[in-house]
Amino acid sequence: MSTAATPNLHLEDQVCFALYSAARAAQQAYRPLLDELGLTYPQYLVLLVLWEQDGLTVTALGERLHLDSGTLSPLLRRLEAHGFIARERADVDSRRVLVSLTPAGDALRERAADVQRCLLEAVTLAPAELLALRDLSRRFVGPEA
Amino acid sequence: MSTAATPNLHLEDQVCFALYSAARAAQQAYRPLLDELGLTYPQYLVLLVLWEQDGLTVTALGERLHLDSGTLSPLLRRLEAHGFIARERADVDSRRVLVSLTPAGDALRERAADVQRCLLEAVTLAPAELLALRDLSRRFVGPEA
DNA sequence: CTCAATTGAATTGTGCGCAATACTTTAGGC
DNA sequence: GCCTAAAGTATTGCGCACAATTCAATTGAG
Repeated sequence: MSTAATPNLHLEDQVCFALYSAARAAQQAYRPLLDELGLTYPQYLVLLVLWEQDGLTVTALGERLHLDSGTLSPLLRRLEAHGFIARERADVDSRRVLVSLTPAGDALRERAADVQRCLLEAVTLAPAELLALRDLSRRFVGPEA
Repeated sequence: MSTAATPNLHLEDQVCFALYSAARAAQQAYRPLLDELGLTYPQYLVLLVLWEQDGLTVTALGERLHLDSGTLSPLLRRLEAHGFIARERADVDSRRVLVSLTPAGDALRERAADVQRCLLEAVTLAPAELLALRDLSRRFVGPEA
């Protein structure tokens, strides 16, 4: 279809379009499940991090998710308004904002396990293919990320 | 780390987070290149489709890109404001809006080939891995897509 | 100690993505 | 022809992403 000298510009051949479509398809698969928890997908990702390690700063959350404060500040404000997290300035350095789970936020953890199960059932790829997709995607992000 | 009965909730193990991160990394790789053309990545995708087949309706564009009119209408308005496309109601059915390239939009096609070349150089994955990533992503989107 | 530089978070502005709604045009049933 | 239903697009509202800016708190050089 094309040579190295003339890269093809067909939509269907584009790796990045496939990634772009797959990422949105993933969010759409999550949406009905997360709706029941009152969460969006990025909010769910924040909780995934906090369930692993509570009490992180906004910057630390951003490093894990590759998001900056411009995205996280309003997102965390909504999570707080929904009662899932609390934010407080650190004593030692009042520039830092420590994000911690409320009991309600911690309680979501069990229900989130069901979300994972439902999603795995909906996916048509074989387990080994999912692992391959995950690892290729991670390496696409960068050698170190 | 986990069994089938208790799916793990670690961020780093999530396929969808890897996709989400990779898709955003792809857009960030495109951004500096597309900035020079005055395009965003979704706008670039629309032009990719039009370079293949000009004069499509909004719905036809949406089917190719998996986007609805809520996303495309303002995006096309901006592409039109920038002089890259024109929109006109179809004669046979004035509900349909035909989107067509202007000379300026058509001229971008050559410069876009350079964008592809720069991106391929920046990517660290081997060609075969890129194909694998593309095909797994497409199959993740759905058996039908 | 003082002041400039740096850090951490929030804010502002633009552009998606998507659900829900509205509006116009066309097609059908009669 | 008339009236209802359907199709095609646009609009509204909300929540990300991200660049750029702002602001307060801390650090460090002197």
